[in-house]
Order: sequence, then C-alpha cells, then structure tokens
Amino acid sequence: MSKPKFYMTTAIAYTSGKPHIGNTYEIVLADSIARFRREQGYDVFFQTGTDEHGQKIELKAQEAGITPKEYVDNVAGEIRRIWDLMNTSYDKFIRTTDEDHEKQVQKIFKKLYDQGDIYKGSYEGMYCTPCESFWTESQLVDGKCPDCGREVKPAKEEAYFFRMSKYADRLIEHINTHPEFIQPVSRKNEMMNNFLLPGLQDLCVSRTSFKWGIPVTFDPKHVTYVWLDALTNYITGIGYDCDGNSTEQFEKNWPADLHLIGKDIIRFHTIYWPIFLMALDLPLPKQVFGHPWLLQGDGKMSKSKGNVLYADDLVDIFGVDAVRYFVLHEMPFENDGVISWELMVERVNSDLANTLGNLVNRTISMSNKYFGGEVKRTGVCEPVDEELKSVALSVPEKVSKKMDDLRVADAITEIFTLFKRCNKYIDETMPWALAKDESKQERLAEVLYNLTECISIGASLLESFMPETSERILAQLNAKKRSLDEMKQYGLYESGTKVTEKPEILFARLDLKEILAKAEEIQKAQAAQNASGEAKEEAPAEAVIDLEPKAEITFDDFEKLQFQVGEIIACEPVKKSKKLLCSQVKIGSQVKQIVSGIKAHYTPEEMVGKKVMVLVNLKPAKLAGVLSEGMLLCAEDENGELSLMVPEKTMPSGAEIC
RNA sequence: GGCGGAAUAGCUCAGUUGGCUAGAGCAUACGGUUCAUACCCGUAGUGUCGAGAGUUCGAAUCUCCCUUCCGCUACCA
Repeated sequence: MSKPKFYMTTAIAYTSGKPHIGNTYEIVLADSIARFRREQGYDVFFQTGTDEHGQKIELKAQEAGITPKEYVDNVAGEIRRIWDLMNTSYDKFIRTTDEDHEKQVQKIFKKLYDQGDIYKGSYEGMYCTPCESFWTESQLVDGKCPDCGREVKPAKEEAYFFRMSKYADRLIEHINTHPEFIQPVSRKNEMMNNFLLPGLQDLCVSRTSFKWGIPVTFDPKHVTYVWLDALTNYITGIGYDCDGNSTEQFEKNWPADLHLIGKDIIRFHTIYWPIFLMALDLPLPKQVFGHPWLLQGDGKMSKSKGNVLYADDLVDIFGVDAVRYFVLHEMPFENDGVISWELMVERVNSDLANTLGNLVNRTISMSNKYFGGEVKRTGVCEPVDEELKSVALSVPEKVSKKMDDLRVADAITEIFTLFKRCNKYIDETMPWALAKDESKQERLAEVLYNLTECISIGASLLESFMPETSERILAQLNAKKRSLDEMKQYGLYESGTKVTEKPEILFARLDLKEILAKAEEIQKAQAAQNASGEAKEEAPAEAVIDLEPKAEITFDDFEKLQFQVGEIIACEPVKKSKKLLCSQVKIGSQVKQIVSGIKAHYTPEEMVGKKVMVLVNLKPAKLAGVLSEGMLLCAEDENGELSLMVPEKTMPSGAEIC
C-alpha cells in the first residue's frame, strides 16, 4: 500500500522587507509538523514561498532606485536564506513572480470572468484616494470611506469584482458540516458572525492604480489584486492548470491537508479562498489553522529602536535548534507567545542545558567511566525500571496525539517529561553507588543500558523539532535514528555498542549578562544601520503625497468654515472605543467637547496643553455615544501617521485662523 | 455599539460531562546526592480559583449580574 499523501503549506511571505522572528516562527512551526507527518508515514509535500506583488513593493523599489523585480529578488533571497538557516524541510518554494504562476493566475482570472463570477464594476463616487480603496455602495458610511471617513469621489477607474454572495450558502454549509475546517474553533464564530451571516460583500480583484502585478490579459491596464494572485499559489505551486491539464502532482496532492497561516489572514483563507475554489470547481482544503503570534516582550518592536529580533541574530548567539525549540515551545495553541532575551536564556539553561544536555552528558560519562564506553544489556532488572520503561513507551503515542491536534508545544513538553524521568531514574538507581560494589556490575550495566535506550527514543522523537540536536545525540550514543514504530519498541539499542569517548556539550549554559551585552551590540548595529538607511532613503526624495483634486470652491464656500485656535485643557480616552480621544477644548472663553480618532497617535497626557487648529462650526455629532462639537485638524501621511496642526507662533486661545 | 473568548501560585498556564486535602513548569527557600554542564533528585509553600448572588448534599466547573482584559467587527467629522 502506498503512503497516504499530506500536502501542507505556509502562508507566502510578503517581500517588502526582512522577516523578523515573529514571521520566521511560522515556517518553523510548519516544518515541525511536516517532519512529524513524514515520521508518521505520510508522503508529505510541504510548500512555502513569497508574495511579491503590490504597490508597497513598487514604492519600495522606487525608493531604492531599482526595479521591483530586482527588489523582490533580493528580499526573496533573504527570506529563503533564513528559511534554510532555520533548517526547514520545505519541498517547494514558490514565488508569485514565477512565470508559470503568473500564467495560471491570468488563465484563472479569465475563466472566472468568462463564467460570470468576476464582473467589471464601476466606481461612481466610491474611490477613496488616500486609502487606495474602492468601496461598493453598501460599504460606504454616510457616503464616506468606511476606512478613513473621508470623502470618496467618482472614480474614473474601473475594477473587477468577484461575486462572493453566489457561493456563500455553500460555504456556510461546508463550515457547519466540517468542524475541523477552521482551527482554532473560536475563529469559526468570528467568521460566521462577522462576515458570512450578515452577507458577504463582493471582493475587488483588480487594480489600475499601480503596475507591479499580474496583468489581466483581456484588459491590460488592470493588474490582479492581491488575493486572487496570492492564494492561488497553493494550487499553481503543485501544477494546477485550469484548462484541465493539471500535473499528476496536483491530482495527487490537492486538496491541501493543511494551510498553516497567521491568525490575521484567517478571513481570506476561510472565506475568499474556499469560494475561489468552488468557482474553479475544486475541492476545499481540509484544514486551515490560524496560529497565534510570537510577540516581543520588551516593548513594541521598532526598527529605529533597533530591538527587532531577527532569526539570524538569534541563531548566531543561541544556535538553530535552541531558537527552534524556543519558538515551538513558547507558542501555545491559541494565545500569543512572548519572546525576549531573558526568556530565551531561561529556556536554554533550564530545558536544553540542564535537563537534556546534562542528561546525555552524564549518561555517556558513566558508560565510559564504568565500562569503557560499552553499553550492555544484562537483563538484571528491578521494579524501579518499569516506570521508566512505561514512560518511554508511552511518549511516542502521546506526542503523535498532540501533533495530530497541532499542539506542537505540548508535544515537545511530552518528550521532555521522558528526559526528566531519566534524570530521576539516575537518582533512584544511584549508579555511582552500584559502581563501588563488585557484585552489582551487571545491574549497573542494565541501568546504563536503560538510560541509553530511553535517550535514544527521546532523541529520535526530537528529530521533528530539533533535527540537528537529534542527530548529535544519536551520533554520540552511536545509535540509529528510529522510525516512529521502532520508538514504540523497547530494547532496540544494540547491546554491546560503544558510545563516544568524549561527549561534547550539546548546549552550554548561558550567562544572562553576557547575552544581554551581545543583544545590546546587535541593537546598536541595527539602529545605526537603520539610521543610515533612512538617511539614504530620505535624501533623494522626501516622499510627497498627491491627492485627487477636489472640486473647486468659491471664497464664499471657504468663508462658511470657521477655524480657531483651541487649547486642549483636558483629554481622556472614549470608553469602548479603540481610536477615539475626547478632548475639552477652550476656544476663547467657551469650552467645546471634541472627539477625535487619534488615540493611536497621541496619549491624553500629550494632548493636554496643546494649542491646535479647530473647525468650530461643524454640526455636532455623537461618536460612540459621545457628543463632539467640532473637529481637530491633522495632517496625515501615507502610513496614516497623524500630526496635529499647531500655530507656528504662540497664539491665544480663540484666535481666528483665516 | 455587535459577536465571541478569558480572568486559577510571584511568572506562564492545565483543570474533561459539577465529586476527595485545586495541579504542572519556571522562579524562591530548605534538605539530599556527586555520575554530570555548580548539575540532578526530594520537600515546602503561600491561592477569598476576578467581585457578588443563585441552583445543589457538593461549584474553579452550571445559571444570573457586575468589573477588568483580549480577539474579530463596526464607528473614528
């Protein structure tokens, strides 16, 4: 019987910059699952890759003075280098700029258009320039952009839409009848309640506002917009052809068994992607797992602060497997995990150096000391052996179970309970005491055999998670890597084998102070590099912003607006709102209450005392249930950063701005 | 504002359909041991199980309400 297939993918990484440890986490997680599935006897195909189109990349390339293709070649190379550095065992690295991918996307687009799923839409009054977003009539809020609240205007551009609603009922049915489809299950409710049940909006699948994308063949001023381009990698990568000439590889592997993605893109993978597939008449992936994020504990990650953690820096200091161990172990199933230098050191010292490394080291040392390195099974057992054996024999099954549920962190913990049990066994049997007694030599040999056997099993299990360490331990024991079935049998370590004479330290204990000193160096270098990079970037052209011109107004129109200087005398966040601050603004002798969506940019403390530009005669309105009697004016850049307008010289509260 | 989730030891969390003195890991303290990377093993803890009320012989667990936090979503003049 041939092996069952298992096709799994990661999300494809966006090539706008170097991935940090949080991004790298996903590939390591995926790799551990892929390796373990192979261990379980599946014929695994494991795909990862890069998402390389879009306006952001077009802009970055422009800033750097190179072509978009050169830019993404660079970054994709960097990403692949890091994936390789992390010792990940992907079978295919797809790039959305690959020729065959682009060709298929074009064919898919055409096909969906021909069968009426994609239609050309018009944008009368529905384009928001700053957001570069098109909105359908029903999405507008009070006739304004639902994202930024600004005016939308009649667009000259057209765009193509995908008719989502047509397939919504089928998708709801599928999700309800396949509870395992969306993992973790809590995400399922979010998708149902927020999108599917209220009714799906059609999705825009083309753009004309930038060029760096896959052109629509029958309407070349359009390029395919992100999701139809990116998601399809999962089928094009294994040879899908929408004319019916798909490869054998595709026929064998599709549908995917697992899409591993970040929790931020669950919506696209559990709603839009299945619907695209329905439209193409393809079966749906069996499972989508939206994993949590690995966050940095010591404050918000920021390039200018230089505290961004990158996989390669961490690997330099801790080694590949320590980093793999950390990210896998620290990441629970549903909640976000935390990474910091302190936590890394703690894990390495306590789990890897003390529990595991020291165990291997002390076991090998004893074999050398007492028996010249020879490990012999004598069969002189005692009741105390039984518990150790039963732990060793039950661990592979337990690990399998955890892995089937994608509980990778728990699976690792199971392996380490075996190592801990081994340490305890040494204390229970006290080999050094046996060694002093001539009549106990055979018993001593058996004890060391049991330890060596258990470590062999544990080390074999580690392969999926820490491949290099697994190999190193087995090499030191002179043991063979075992298959999962062989791990479930006790006593396969060949009696009479000699272990290495000089055990090497697997993981050295780390000194937190030294590590922190190194971390500081890295931070400095990063900050410096970033500063010089920024200087370079900013020198040639300070980014400018062009807006769609609004209709001309008369002076009379302008005169209707009353602007005054206002002093913020009090400010507090609006409860139950994430973005709103409520300020008391003194304008002349009166005080107005104004609500503004700037919580992300200013703290209430910062606001107080500022003199700002206020539009005072705006009709009062209630925002999140709080009355707002005017508007604070801000400038906004392309990233949505806001800056309050303040008078350049000191001006009294109430001064007119004209 | 809508939907959902969470609150348990100093820290990170586990606690299945209600059932014995509420657990694990890390950190801490003490004891033991010396094969080993000053390591390992053992013991000890402290808990109003977020607050309050209710159902029950019995509630961390079920119900109601409150508080705080988180996720998604909407709003963000």
